[in-house]
Amino acid sequence: MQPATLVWYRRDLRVLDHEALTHACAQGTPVFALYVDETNPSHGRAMGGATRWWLHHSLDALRSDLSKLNIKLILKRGATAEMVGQTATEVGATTVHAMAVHEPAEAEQVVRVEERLRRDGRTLAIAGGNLLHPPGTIRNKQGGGYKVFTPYWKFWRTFNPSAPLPVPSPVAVSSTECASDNLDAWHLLPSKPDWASGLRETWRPGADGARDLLNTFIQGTLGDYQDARDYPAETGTTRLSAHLHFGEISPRQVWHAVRDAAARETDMKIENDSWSIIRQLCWRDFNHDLLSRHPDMATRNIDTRFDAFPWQSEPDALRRWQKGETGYPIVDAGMRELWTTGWMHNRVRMIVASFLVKHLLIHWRAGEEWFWDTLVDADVANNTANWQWVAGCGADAAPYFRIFNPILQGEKFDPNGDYVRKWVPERADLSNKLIHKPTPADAGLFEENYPTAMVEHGFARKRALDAFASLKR
DNA sequence: TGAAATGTTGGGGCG
DNA sequence: ACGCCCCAACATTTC
Repeated sequence: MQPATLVWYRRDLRVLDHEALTHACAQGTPVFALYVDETNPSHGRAMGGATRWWLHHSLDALRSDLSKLNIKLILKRGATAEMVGQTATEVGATTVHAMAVHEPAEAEQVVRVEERLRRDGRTLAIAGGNLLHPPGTIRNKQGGGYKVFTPYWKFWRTFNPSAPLPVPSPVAVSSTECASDNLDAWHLLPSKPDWASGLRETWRPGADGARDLLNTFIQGTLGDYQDARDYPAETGTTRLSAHLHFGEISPRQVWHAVRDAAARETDMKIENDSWSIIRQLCWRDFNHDLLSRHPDMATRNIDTRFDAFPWQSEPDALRRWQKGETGYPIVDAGMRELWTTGWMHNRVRMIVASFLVKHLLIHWRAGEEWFWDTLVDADVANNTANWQWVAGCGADAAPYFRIFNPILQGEKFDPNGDYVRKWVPERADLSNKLIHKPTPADAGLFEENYPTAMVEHGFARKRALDAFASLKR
């Protein structure tokens, strides 16, 4: 058999700036690419519905990009280690190249894959990854991990990432055939019912979609980032989160594109805006660093004092939150944006999360699980770190008494009510003065087809503070 | 990457 | 002219 090289794809669905692919292409042999879908993984967590939808289209895009390099993308469903081992044998690869994925479950998986390959005398070569500074590389003076974001960020930003890798050249065509599953047969897309129309209208998964978003951001939005990022009615953010999660674009590509754009301007405002957006890349690294030091943080409070918190189990209240029927317009707008598009603006994520945890006293895990299923950018490290941050039990958490007032937040960050009008159309005719106010029980001037507030803010605030006080005793 | 309660200040109305 | 009160407006503290 003609020798070949295999690239095992996971969360790095791109061909540009891809260490493993570059190394594989440098071998001078034909290259195969492999993606393994393990529906019920023995390690880690099954993907949610929105990320499965994204994955389908991302794999489709990757297949197209790889074919231009004469590389076939092989799809296999089954136990990961076995599938990687089998495929390496089928294509005749002595070395399998892969990118690092910095999650505890993936690390366990890699050990299994290595063992399986070693059995056949093959090796696994891990390079690169999906972060700028992986867990363990940003350490304080005592050599330990940072617990607080700001000092982590100050140290993090002193390092400049190396330049993105050059564009790979096409490889030799292979004479070997290797069987692949049919992507459609994986049924990653929803059918009965097809709830993905809003996702199709909003996103273009794949590296091309990512590149277009990045270019649009740099050409238009970057110079306004610090002012616009908090206003959910505007496209003030990059909207790259899902593309980054799946590795369709590398954080290194983003870092350099943003810094290059700032370097072309003399304006200090652009300089500050560029660091402000790069800071968001730092959050990804920080969250993954946290996950590496708290491998069970997806399910356990980092601050164990919160293990005694009197969470309420209220399935009906949870359902109203999920459906966007809480009666608080900014909360409902966010939850509906999430359900329709698979994404929610960051400012609104904080508001809806605070509402679930503090106004309804429902465990952050219930919210995290809903996000996991509905977000196209659902990511273990980012999702759980941010939920714990809001709930107050995280490493560098918001103090529990910091309770968002959903009315004030709406008035402050959606002053013209545009965001609410878009996602809660039954309120569209209300004035700017009234649009963020929940419907009081006795008011006749409000629309009747919009639910009244599930809980009065002042009452809920006191109740949350009392619950928090009970922890300290 | 808050909000509410409480404290302080200073201008203007008024006797 | 002066003191008193009211109450924004802003600052500080507390949750």
